[in-house]
Amino acid sequence: MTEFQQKVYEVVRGIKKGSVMTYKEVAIAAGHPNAFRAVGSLMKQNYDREIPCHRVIRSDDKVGEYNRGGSERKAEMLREEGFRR
DNA sequence: TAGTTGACCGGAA
DNA sequence: ATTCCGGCCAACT
Repeated sequence: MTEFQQKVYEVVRGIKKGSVMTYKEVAIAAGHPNAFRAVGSLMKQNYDREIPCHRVIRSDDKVGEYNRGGSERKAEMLREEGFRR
């Protein structure tokens, strides 16, 4: 468990309902401004419900992918929480 | 140990 | 505006 990893989890875990962060923002918050790719890698490896990985989206305002085999479900969850588009 | 891949980003065509 | 290309980090083979 690297500090980068635990930091990322901590940040994602702290995302409030109705709020969303981009992978880059999370990477920056974790202290690795250019490790936004690694963030996604960790998310896909992590299946813990304590970590709302569905609150993390791309900088292009695109929802991105999601585990459990359903990027659409992720978009649906976000929409239901109040995130538009 | 080295090479390839991916839930990405930003700039260029 | 959309599509292509290179670059970066961690994990996997």
